[in-house]
Amino acid sequence: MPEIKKSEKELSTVYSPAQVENKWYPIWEKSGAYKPAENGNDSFTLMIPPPNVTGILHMGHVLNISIQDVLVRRARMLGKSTLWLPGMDHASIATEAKVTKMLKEDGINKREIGREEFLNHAWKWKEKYGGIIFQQLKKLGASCDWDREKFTMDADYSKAVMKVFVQLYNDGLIYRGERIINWDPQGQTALSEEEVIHKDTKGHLWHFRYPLSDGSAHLVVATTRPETMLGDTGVAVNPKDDRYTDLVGKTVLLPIVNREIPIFADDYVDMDFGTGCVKVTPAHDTNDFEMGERNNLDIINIFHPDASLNENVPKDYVGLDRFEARKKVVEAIETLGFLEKIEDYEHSVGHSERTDAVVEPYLSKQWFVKMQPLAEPALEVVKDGKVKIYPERWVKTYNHWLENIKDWCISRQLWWGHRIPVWYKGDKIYCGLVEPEEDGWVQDPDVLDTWFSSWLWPFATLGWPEKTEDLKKFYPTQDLVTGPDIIFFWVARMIMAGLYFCKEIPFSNVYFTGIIRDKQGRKMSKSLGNSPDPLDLFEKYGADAVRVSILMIAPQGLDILFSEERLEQGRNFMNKLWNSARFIRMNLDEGPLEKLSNLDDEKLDSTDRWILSRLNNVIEEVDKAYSEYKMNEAIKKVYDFTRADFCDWYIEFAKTRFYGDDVEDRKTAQIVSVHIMRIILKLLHPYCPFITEELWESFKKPEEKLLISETWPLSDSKWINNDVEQDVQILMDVISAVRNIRASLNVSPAKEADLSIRGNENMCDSLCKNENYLQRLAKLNDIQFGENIAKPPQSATAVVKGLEIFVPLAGLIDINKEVERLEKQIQDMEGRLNAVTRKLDNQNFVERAPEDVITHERNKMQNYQDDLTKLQENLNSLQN
RNA sequence: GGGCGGCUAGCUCAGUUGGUUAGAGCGCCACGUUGACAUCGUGGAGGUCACAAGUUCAAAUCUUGUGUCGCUCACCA
Repeated sequence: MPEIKKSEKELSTVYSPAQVENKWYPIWEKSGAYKPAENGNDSFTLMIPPPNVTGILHMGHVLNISIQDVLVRRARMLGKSTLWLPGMDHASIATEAKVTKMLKEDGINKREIGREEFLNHAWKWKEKYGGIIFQQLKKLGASCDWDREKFTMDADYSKAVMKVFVQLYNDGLIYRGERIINWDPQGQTALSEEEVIHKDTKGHLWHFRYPLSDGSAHLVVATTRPETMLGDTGVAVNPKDDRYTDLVGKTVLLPIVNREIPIFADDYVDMDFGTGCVKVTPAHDTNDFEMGERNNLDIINIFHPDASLNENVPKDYVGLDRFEARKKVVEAIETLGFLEKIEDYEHSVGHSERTDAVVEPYLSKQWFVKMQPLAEPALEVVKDGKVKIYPERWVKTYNHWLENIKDWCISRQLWWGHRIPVWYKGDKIYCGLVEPEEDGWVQDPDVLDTWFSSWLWPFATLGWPEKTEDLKKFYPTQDLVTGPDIIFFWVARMIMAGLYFCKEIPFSNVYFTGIIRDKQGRKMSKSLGNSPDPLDLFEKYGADAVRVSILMIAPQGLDILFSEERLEQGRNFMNKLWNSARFIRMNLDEGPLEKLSNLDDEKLDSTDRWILSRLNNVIEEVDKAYSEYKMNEAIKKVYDFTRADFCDWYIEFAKTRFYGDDVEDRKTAQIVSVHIMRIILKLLHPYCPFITEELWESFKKPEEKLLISETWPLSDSKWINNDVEQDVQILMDVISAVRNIRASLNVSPAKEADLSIRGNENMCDSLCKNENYLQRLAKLNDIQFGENIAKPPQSATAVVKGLEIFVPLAGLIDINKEVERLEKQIQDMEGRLNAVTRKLDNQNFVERAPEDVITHERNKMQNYQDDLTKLQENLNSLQN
């Protein structure tokens, strides 16, 4: 136990986190605590969801990382060989956009300087600005093993990516195909389905007349994107549509372009929508492309990669941006007299996840991963519970995606990333880890989707495909903590990759956090400016307080409405913790303190037994909460225990002993206080590592070192004692009742009063033993106990669990007020009694409810009845 | 259109397998500087658990339906 020197006894009255929080991080790091223990029993591995190299810390990270740090720190304390591996991904599109923009500002054009030169700039940028977020994570206290930090473009990691591509290619799971893909005209690259965000958008439905080539009539088509008509190569109708059977096989003369295009029949067309005629643009719509293939239509691409019009449209339109072209087409159609009508129309429009540009369906040659064979095993492992998902409802989403999976477009027309390991020579294709030796081979210019590297994260970070020690020891990992927004992008794909390349699940538990929103429920975003800078918050409240607050308000997997005031709860709690520790320390005698386990059991009084019983219950509850990934519940339990049980009651009880003359008893109170404090610090350490480590200094034994490396407390059932808990509960209830009387009768808390307690012998005995606590906490003078105590004249009364308590307040008591008080209590009691009586009067209840429930209700009724009688007697005596 | 989720105190949310007249934090009211803490303490007020029907001896909790807000998936031009 700690050895106290008088000079060291004082801690400041208000906790100021700044100093403490800067102090401990390097000490922990130097101590080697972040490294997995060589001889830990089990291993516990957690891979950080790699933030973007361009990323800076936001509130979402704070939640995410805090949860991970809690799990990691606890695992470490449980004695596991714990690895939390940090790293980041290269974020192809975002980084390339950023670097391109930076170069542009310096008057440098990316195309002009060429690939190699551009990459030089990009790497320089990465070295300079990349990974700022890691410095920020350290401020938050994240206890990652920084020596193992990974970047998806590290040499060894890149090797893994290449190896995976080649293997999948050789296994026939990667192919090149010409398809309609999602094109981001701003980033000028293809995207996967998942990178397209559909937004409901108010637009129009334009109805155009297309005249038949023979001039006999016209038909009407509708479109939300008029500019695409320049690429129309057909008009489709449903084969069963009687209205148009005559027209099938004829042609229309496409306005503006004056191209003759066929009218054909295809089942895809919905007869009931619009006019039942569909203009078909095979190069710019997925469905149109499919119809085009079925019906042998021409395919005319009308866009440049930047979505301006190319040479395949009439001269006046070449070079126009698609939205300008839209206007111009509508005008022209109107001028030609072919505009039937314009309707307001709300439909969903795809936007690029990264650049927010409206995505263009675009025909091009890209590389794809065949997903079906990978999806099936991934479905299995979740179905049979090998991989558990918390909260469970996400399983449905996961399954739905995998059951309807589409092939994954993985090529990106960018430079920053892993270049596709494929070379072409004429018609020949070569895919391999090394460049072909003969001359004339040209490498594919494209790079791979960033997710094509991060889906390997759980094992490529450990050195795969080499059979490293780390890989053996730490794969498969245990937990994954991330947001549900990347369930498809990342989580599902990691499961596929883990199973395919390592033949093992990558992790056993997936914990999805909620999304942090602002007070009004809006997502936090830079453009709204509603996202506070976490570093400011750390400075203002302390990182510990931010962690604690956010974890307390974060229900499992539900969104969190964040506002700064909510951090006060955490800050106040940290201050409370600080002061309770300070107080205990202040009251320790000089010299070493005995261990609780060495203490003679006899010396413990009922409040000691009570707090020890509560403590061990709490440890158990906390462990249970962890096992269900209810981190908010775990902290809540410790919070309540610390504040209510320990500070409000135990310490208050202990004061009588700290200041009393009984040296032995004082020692006992000190020993128990310190014991409880030490365990509180341990239980809290994962949530608020800095302050607990700082306070640990004061409470650790000489042979102990850092709290971060301490052991997790075990609940010991020998301390759990329901009788003691009940006894002390009555004591507390009596104290509360007296306080209530004083408060409602406006009796100054400073004024001492007497107390008489009438009740059965057992209860009186137990209270009598705790007389000193009653006296002190309820501010009482003389106390009388007994079965036959008479009610003193002019006393206020209350009934507590069958006990009658009388506070004689001659001269102080306002009869009217006391009558009011009692009447209220009587009313309350009558309400209870009524409810119970109704239940017991119900024949069906008595016949059908389980025995113990009925007994329970009968006891309740009896107690209520007794209490009510007493209250009424007291009221009567007052009124006479 | 499909799927999922929220709806409980003025606000933000807890509430295990149905079984005390439903809890916390913040806010509010009253009192208080009682030898840790005013980032505090004590006491108090405040709820038809969105609505409706059903199952049950018993429903905030289970079922169905409705409303509402949000998320997500979806090729109807």
